[in-house]
Amino acid sequence: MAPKVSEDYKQARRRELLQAAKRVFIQKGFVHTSMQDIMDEAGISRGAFYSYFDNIDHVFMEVLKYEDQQIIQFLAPPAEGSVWQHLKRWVEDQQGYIESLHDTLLLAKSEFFLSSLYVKNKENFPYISDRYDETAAAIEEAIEEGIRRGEFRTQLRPGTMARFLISFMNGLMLDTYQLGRERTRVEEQLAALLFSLEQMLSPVQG
Amino acid sequence: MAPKVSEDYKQARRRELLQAAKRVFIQKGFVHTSMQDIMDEAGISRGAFYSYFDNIDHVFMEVLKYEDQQIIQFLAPPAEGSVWQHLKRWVEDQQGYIESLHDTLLLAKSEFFLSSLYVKNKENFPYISDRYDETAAAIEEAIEEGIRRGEFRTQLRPGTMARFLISFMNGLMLDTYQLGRERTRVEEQLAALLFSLEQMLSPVQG
DNA sequence: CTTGAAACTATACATAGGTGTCGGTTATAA
DNA sequence: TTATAACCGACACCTATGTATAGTTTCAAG
Repeated sequence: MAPKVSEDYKQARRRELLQAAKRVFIQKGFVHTSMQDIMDEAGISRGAFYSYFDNIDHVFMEVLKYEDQQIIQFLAPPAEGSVWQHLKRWVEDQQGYIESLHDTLLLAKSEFFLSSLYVKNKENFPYISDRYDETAAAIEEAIEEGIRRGEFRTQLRPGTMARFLISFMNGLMLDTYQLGRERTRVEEQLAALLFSLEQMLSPVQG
Repeated sequence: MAPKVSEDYKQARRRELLQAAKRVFIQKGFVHTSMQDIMDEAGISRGAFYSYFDNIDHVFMEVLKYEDQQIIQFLAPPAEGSVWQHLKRWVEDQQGYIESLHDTLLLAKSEFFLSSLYVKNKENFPYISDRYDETAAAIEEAIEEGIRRGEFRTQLRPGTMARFLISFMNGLMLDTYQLGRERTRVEEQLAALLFSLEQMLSPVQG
């Protein structure tokens, strides 16, 4: 006879499972999450779950892919307004994001990509390097657009500034995750970042 | 009868064990290192090893303490020379350090302090927050010394700039550990950092 | 409505790896 | 010589993985 369920159903179920997995990863991180934890959260049996995913690395990578689908390119190319205002706004928005890091996959991602298994098998996991390059390229593109419009007068290469910004944000997020926003003084640091960017870009309409 | 060995011997043995542990942690990180791995590296039996250390968290914390003893405060208060030259030199030195991250405890430390067990028991592990505060204070002190000498004309609070520097360096180190120095463009980023610091501090003798 | 196959449950299993302890052995300082 | 600290390695225990099995539910084609 015909298959029991439609392809759509399978897809939907799979998505449910990934959502459950995501909840667990957010709460427990990667290292301390077991397959059983995810099965319990999803309310599914061992056998059924293993028919969807091979192992926990597989589950996690699928969660990341699923997550990426949802993320809109808010860092995307600048709209019609001022590029500087756009960047400034983005930096200011980061503050709210950083204050809710415990509700994100930050911990799980950091653990996963630090694990030596990953670092020693970079080739098999192009995800993170691709992600880094894409993010850098997006920021770089925004800066170049500003230059094209005559809005910025830059002292450094756009790609350098983009990566500088990424390094800073990554460091700030991890430190703040571990130590809390009071100790790292998030707001002040972001203000310092804006100051730096302003010096680097010399925006005409500061 | 009297104890079999001298106190000195015990201390020395303990140090040997910590050195072996350190080698393993450097090579395998924290998550993928087991007690057995360390015992094998040290060439000691389970029982003997457990008479020195209670569990792997204990071993790791002791490694960190041992490591701290060795580290001299090279970021220490500025000598008699120019504070700006001192800071500049320090940043330049970081490049070499960053290129050999795989021979350090960076991975192990990151893994250890990320593990949710740690994050959810901050109180029990004052190490990392103390370390952060101390480092920030050291940089802050250097900057303030520059101000006192009339060498710097700062736009931002010294504590903010210190933490800004730490965030950036932490982010750069982790990204570079994972992606390699070509991809993150370490040299250029450090140049950008120097540019930023120069704008922030306005050193009189650039 | 029947029915057959897919999806699922619950549980058992073999494997693997790690933990911390314990009784016995070795080596040395008194 | 001898008591005792330092050491050894087997052991019992636990947790997790991935597979396998038998039996049950569900759904859609016929």
